[in-house]
Amino acid sequence: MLKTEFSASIELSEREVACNNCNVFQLCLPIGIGKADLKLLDKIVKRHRPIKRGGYLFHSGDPFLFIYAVKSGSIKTYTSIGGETQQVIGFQLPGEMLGLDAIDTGVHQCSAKALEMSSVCEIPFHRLEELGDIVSSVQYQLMRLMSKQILHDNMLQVLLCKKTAEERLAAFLVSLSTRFKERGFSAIEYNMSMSRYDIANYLGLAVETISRLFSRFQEEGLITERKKHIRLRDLNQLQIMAGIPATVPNASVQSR
Amino acid sequence: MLKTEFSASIELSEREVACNNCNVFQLCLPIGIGKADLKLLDKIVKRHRPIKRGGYLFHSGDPFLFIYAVKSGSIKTYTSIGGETQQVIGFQLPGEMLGLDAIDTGVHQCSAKALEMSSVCEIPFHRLEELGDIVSSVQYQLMRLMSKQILHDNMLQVLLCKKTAEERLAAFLVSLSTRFKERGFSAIEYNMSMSRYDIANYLGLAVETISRLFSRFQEEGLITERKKHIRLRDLNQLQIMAGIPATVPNASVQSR
DNA sequence: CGAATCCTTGAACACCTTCAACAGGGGTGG
DNA sequence: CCACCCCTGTTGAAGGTGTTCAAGGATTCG
Repeated sequence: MLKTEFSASIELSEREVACNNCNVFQLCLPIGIGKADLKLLDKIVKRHRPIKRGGYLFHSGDPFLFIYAVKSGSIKTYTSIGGETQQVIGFQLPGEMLGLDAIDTGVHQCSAKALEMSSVCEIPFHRLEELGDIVSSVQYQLMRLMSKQILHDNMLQVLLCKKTAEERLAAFLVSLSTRFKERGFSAIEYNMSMSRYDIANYLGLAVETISRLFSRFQEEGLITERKKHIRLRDLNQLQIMAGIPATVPNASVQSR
Repeated sequence: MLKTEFSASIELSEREVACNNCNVFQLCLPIGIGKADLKLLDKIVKRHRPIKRGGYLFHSGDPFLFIYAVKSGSIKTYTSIGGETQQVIGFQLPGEMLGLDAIDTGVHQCSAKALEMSSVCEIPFHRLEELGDIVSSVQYQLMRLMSKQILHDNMLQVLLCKKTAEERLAAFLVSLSTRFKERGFSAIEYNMSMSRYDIANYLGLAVETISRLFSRFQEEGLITERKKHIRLRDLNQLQIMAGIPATVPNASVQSR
């Protein structure tokens, strides 16, 4: 059994691929970690077998053992509140992490469910300490990811406090667009694996409202949709509706 | 004109106190750090001089250099969106940290303003690396704090998505109660340093709605209020209104 | 092929917002 | 020290955005 240093065997053993050959490498945990150290990290990262649509990664209440990174597909996380109703906390695309909210309590506070066939890496949180010298840089990277998460949550707070239904949906579509683009996919055309119910729930609206908005966006020529495939015909207009300052020269925003 | 800088009637000792003598020690960064290591941490932590009501800790756009911990008083953080309007992101009480959302970008994304005379510790983020052996445990502690923050944000998301105005205000009052209790203060009686405007903004409601609710809560005997001092006359009822499962037997939080 | 779930559209309603007017209070300047 | 004024807070009435209720159509999956 040879540890592949090539990117050749992508197709056959997708779930065996090492971090440095992973196609979301530059978005995931190992950024900024040296090659030698990466091999150590590789050793403790476990490649989960693909999860079917509807399958669970973990449930609310489960003990917190792993941090998860999405390799392909998409996941939704949600909490159950008061028995029946649930609240969708977020949607995770390839290169995004799950479970960070459980570090403090040691117990998962959300459930994570696959929206489509997905593959996921499992990183045993407490074995990160075994990494010795690199523990510090991995932890630093983790902190950056968590910081990004907090920032995202703050923007969501603005969205839920200040924006109308129309603005929320526009912002949601643009957010997906941006994230897909970062992952090397098209920014104006993608598959939406989440249902109207999930979107409505996530955005704090009723399903009917979301449905009406999709219809209206389509009438207005902003989008075209067939089945789960969506095309943003006027991304610029959607960005404006979402309240995103047009083509921001993001100049000084950078960390080092 | 010299009168304006007249602020130094605070006991000097208060802002010189070391971490292990701080009265929010058990809520702050140094938990779980050994005594010897604590001295190292103490060395790099700078005790900020007290900030007057309305004073700023940092502004949105400032470079990220420090993490801040509130020692006394209270701070609000907010982002400015589209020029005029702002969004209150949160209120920080003693023992709570600020600036964690800037780790990723290296630039503060919020402004932090004192709601009353407050004192604050300044922790130079990049000098945490100097801590050598303990860097790992400090970083772990930081991750726990950030994890807690993320969890809090998720609960806020539920609040903003699912709760009515009444439930939101009840939850807000109960949240303050809980946090004051954790800090050794009364759970049913405290000073609210934030204005109705800030509360409304934070909860995604109009000021008028908040004002009406306060009046109604008072009519119904749930609270009594005089100036900024509030007394929760029926904490239990408020908790129920907030949707908090009464007297939580937190033992076995099972999944389903 | 049938059942369950998801999605759509219409109409009535509710909660909260907006607009408006006024009361109180704390800080500043005369 | 008092008057003034801005800011905060209160209360009422009208109005709007999104919800709820209802019913029917579309899609998926065993």
